[in-house]
Amino acid sequence: MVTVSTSNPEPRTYHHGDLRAALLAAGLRALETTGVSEISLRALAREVGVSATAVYRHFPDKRALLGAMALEGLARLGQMQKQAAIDAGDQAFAATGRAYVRFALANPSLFRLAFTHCAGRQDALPQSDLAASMLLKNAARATGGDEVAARRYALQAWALVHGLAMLMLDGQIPADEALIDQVIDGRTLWKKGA
Amino acid sequence: MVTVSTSNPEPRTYHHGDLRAALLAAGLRALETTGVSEISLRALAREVGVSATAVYRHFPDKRALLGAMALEGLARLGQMQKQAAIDAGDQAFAATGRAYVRFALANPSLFRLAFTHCAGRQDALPQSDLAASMLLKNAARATGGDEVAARRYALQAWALVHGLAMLMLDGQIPADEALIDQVIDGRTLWKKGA
DNA sequence: CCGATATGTTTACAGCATAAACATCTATGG
DNA sequence: CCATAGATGTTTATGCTGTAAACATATCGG
Repeated sequence: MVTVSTSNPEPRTYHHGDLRAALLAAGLRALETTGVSEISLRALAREVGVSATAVYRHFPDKRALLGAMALEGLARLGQMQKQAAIDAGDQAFAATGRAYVRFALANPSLFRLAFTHCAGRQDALPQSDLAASMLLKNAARATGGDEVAARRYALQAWALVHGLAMLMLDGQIPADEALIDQVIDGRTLWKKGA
Repeated sequence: MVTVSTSNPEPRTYHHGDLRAALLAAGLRALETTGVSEISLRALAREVGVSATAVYRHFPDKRALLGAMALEGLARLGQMQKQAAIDAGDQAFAATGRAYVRFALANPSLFRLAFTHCAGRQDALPQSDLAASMLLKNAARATGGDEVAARRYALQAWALVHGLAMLMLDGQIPADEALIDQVIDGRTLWKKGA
């Protein structure tokens, strides 16, 4: 019941088995039902069945644990986009955008955490799995190889889907599939000067 | 030195003068140098020179105070956009977008708070001052009156600047004026299918 | 002028992050 | 095979937090 089931190779040595992974899993599970601000180290420790301060043997402080969770969130987002691109084939660019927003709507707290706690970090996450690279790669394909144009194109696309996701998460606009299409498929933006 | 100097008409009746306004001002001032998560009711009360629980005579709980601060943030953002539109003249649409991002960069915590704590509320903020309406109005002008097109255009523009602002605030991309222009002025997006 | 009401205070409590000292398990080298 | 060092977990303690309850006082309406 308290099984960990994470990717770490060591099965169950030491005292707990793999407390670090268990805490991470508990944290990610908690994020499915609450906001990041109600995440409590003590509660996670309680859930995993360990004393409150055991956490500090694996993470220097709360920020560190949240950071690890954020990294996992980023990885999952990248995975979603990659899969969406594969499934979509020729419409890959739009598909990754849609996947981006869908992931945000499906994992609101994790999505927010991922971007709040992953500023300027490059630790242990393959560059190619990042949302930005994902978009850039597809943008390059769409723009036919022009480096500068591709970069701008990717940036605009990223800002667009990120903004859409955020506005929906914050309840500023309805989190509605039709609206996503309207924004991602619409061709009107910047057709002429404004 | 502890003067309040807010818009409320009553100058200094009652015990404190206008504790509510003072707390709000202290909160907004605190947001200039720290994140919303380090805002503490007790600290604000201390700064204003009042007991910790006095806050509860004016706000039912912490959320309520943060909500009031958020509303003020939204109002200031709207004001910035309005001014930018006036100053820019014909380039009004792009100018409001730029003002949006600049406001976010200048007031990161307030900007974030405004959007996090203002879900589905319409209390006491003139609709016309909201960012969304601002954009919609200018979009309508730019698209020549087509209601549906204008709405989509506005939504895309909003998502774009909001996403750009967020990505910069979160350190995902450099908060750099040239990048803002690149995203707002660039005409490449959706010129052809993708 | 008096009583009601708005405002502010004192006291209290539970929960939080985290530090320090202590205990125990495991792995490794003699 | 065993001692010992390091990794892991626990106990205890501190000072912060939000907020509830009871109390005090200042202001205003009658």
